[in-house]
Amino acid sequence: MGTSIKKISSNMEDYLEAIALLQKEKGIARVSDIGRLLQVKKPSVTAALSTLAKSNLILHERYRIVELTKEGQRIAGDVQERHDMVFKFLSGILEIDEKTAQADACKIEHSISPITFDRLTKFIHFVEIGLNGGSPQWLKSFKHYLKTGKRLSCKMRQVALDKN
Amino acid sequence: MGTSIKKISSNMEDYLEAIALLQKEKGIARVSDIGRLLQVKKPSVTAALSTLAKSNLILHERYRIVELTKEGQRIAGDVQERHDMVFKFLSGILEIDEKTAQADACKIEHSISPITFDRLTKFIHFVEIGLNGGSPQWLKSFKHYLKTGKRLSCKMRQVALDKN
DNA sequence: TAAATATGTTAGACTCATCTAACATATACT
DNA sequence: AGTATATGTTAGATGAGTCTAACATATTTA
Repeated sequence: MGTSIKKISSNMEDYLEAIALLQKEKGIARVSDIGRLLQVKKPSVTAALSTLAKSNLILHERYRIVELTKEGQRIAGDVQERHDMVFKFLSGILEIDEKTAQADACKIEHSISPITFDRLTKFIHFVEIGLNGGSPQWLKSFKHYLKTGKRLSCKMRQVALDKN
Repeated sequence: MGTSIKKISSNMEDYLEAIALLQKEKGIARVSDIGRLLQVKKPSVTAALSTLAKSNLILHERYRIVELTKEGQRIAGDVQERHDMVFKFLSGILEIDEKTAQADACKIEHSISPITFDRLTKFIHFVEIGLNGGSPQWLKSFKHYLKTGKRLSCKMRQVALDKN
């Protein structure tokens, strides 16, 4: 089998993610753009690419643009999915501001197991469906709790939630 | 001020956490025990301790046991709190098995911002209080959804949830 | 097309965290 | 007390990831 199953570091995941993003946004991924995106200098990118190429996750000829292999795409996609799910949870449920949520998601995306990803996905799905297609009552109640520090009693609910 | 505000690495956070745990569990923290706990060899521990001592997070004399400074205690406590909160969320809400939840929490504990910690805390508090002291209906409903893949209609609820 | 500019690479150094092998100190036991 | 065993440290190497300075190639443009 061509696919050696060795674990890849968080940093390398970041590079793959950046490459995928650039390909999607600009069509191609170049060393400088990767560096700009990840806030590292070009030689660091070159070094990383060399590592990724050895692991058959990218294709890269000297002085040329970078391409993801099938396996590279797969990993980049997985990381993206984890990122998006965590971000959705942080911003959509915990009501964390976008910047912070993105920053945290960028780190947490490297730390969650397949099981946790699966459950988080289901949780978000559960919330999104809600009771009748809208966001469920309890979530509204939680968001009110975040704003006021107070739970709503049953009767208060209808009233208070209209402002939201 | 004696307190220099430099950021500490995930690894150093782990060492502080381990030291705090050992102090709590066994009264004292020794190099070997720290190594055993973190799965690293003794010289790695010695090296780490030297770093932590330079940052005034621990007190350590050659060949003696390790003590946390005030600041060291504070950081260790923060990491612990983050760990516990994440673990609670993963195991108590997402129903992830203990081993996986612990493993994930051990990584995520280094990645969440104060804001996220705050919101997660409030979320768990919100859930724990529930509607009437018990766990809220929606959580039971979510857990049922995890088991069966199906949402409960309003009428199904009482029936199905008794088995749980 | 030839020079100017943008982009990419190499070489070499640094930090962090780890290891093994060899050595030093402390503790426990007879 | 003096030796055997636990425990801790030093020295030196390694690997990952980063940097700067200098160089090489490609691309743009006059």
